[in-house]
Amino acid sequence: MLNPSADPHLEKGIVTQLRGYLAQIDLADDGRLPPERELSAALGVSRTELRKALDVLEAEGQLWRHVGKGTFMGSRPLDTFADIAALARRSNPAEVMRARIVMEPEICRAAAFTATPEDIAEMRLCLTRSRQADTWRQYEAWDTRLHRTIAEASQNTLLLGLFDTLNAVRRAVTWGRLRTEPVKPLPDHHSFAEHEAIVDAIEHRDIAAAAAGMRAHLQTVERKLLDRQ
Amino acid sequence: MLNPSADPHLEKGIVTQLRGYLAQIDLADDGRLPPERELSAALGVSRTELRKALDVLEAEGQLWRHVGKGTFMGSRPLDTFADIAALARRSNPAEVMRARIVMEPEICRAAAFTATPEDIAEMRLCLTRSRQADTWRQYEAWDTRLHRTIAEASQNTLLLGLFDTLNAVRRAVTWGRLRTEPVKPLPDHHSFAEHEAIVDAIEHRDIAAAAAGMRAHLQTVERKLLDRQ
DNA sequence: ATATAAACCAAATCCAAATTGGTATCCAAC
DNA sequence: GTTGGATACCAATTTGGATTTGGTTTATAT
Repeated sequence: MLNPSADPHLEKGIVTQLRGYLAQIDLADDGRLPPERELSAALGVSRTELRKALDVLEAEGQLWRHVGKGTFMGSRPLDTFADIAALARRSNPAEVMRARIVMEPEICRAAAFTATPEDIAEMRLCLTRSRQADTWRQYEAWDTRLHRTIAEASQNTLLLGLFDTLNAVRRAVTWGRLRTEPVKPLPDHHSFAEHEAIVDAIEHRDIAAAAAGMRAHLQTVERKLLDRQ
Repeated sequence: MLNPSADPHLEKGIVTQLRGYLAQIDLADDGRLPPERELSAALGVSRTELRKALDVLEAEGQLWRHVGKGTFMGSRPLDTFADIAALARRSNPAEVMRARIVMEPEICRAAAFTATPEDIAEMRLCLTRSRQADTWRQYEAWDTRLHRTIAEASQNTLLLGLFDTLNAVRRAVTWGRLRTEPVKPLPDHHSFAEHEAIVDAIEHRDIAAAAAGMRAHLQTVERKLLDRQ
């Protein structure tokens, strides 16, 4: 066959054949379609030609492929690698505090519903350890763990993931901002009483007090943060 | 030996012996120390007694343990899963709805503070287009854009980023589900009135109504979602 | 020349076996 | 009767090899 125009025609035929096949089969929930080796056999075309047709559909954004995983319908799920770094670059401490005040009280409210005795025991451990901390670094470690334990107690992996993202951005934003006071937290540090009020509210299933306590606590933190600037 | 006071003394001895051993060995980079069975043999004590000593050190927060992983020095690392694919895999539609109900009303409250006339104009555009949608796919596109416009109006890049993350997980989790309805949204679809109430509240700077409206809207969505199961 | 088939590669997945902290049971010692 | 030690077992996790899968190369045939 000397005329090369016949070949594109043939390839387009494979593409439309593949389109019809994909429209007809009801694929799995994850949108995965059969591996190329099976698909080429089912369609009666060679794997090479099938891959050309898949290239077209992939260029159209109708499917995406990944080695070892397979070929999937729909658009490729967002890759979230630069997320935290990008967010931290465009954000600032004030925004982080505002976001915390928006999110954490509601997470705390949900946690007051679902916290288990084990969760509350871990919260109490964090309270004790944060009081005993010898350095600000130790205190902040236990403070962070307390807040995350509360998020865990919500028993919602998605909320916990969002909390982790927020926390990662917070760490990235406040990176290098060393605390100016070398001393350890004083016994009358405002967070101690506020933290205990929150945990008490969670333990007594007082959801309103849990949310209000967390909001008041974070607003105090925000005020101290802005005063220092 | 009749005097039982010797036993507590002996246990404390094991704790100090363990402390010395841990201070002497240079453990791996990850801070992992030998499994209990080896450690008990190395220290010449039974596994039961060793575990008692480890309990003490764990209560002090100097080490942490996890089944199948091992025992590690230092404080428990926060296994953060901020990856969208990982989140979607471990989450489910019910969790996504709960997370939306926790987050979006508060984002909406913040937006009622800061929304500009341009933001509100875009919201109104979304309302109009969603009413005119010919297919569910089109409707969902405008619905999604309305919710994101509200998040944008909060003027907090971090909150917007968290909203985008939540939305990406929602798309990944609900992918392939709810394909059963080929018809387009009916004119009396509940979302139309609810959406308008939210935008009205934002426009009038009625912060409480904005948050309440969004919460009511999402609770309706959640109820419809669960009814269908 | 072009398409096909086959082989190979690296990334990802799968699966059974081994490891590990946690727990229960039985037994000896005092 | 209580305490401590040895053993066995459990569930969560890790490990390592085999398999699967998309991507690439090579040889062959038409």
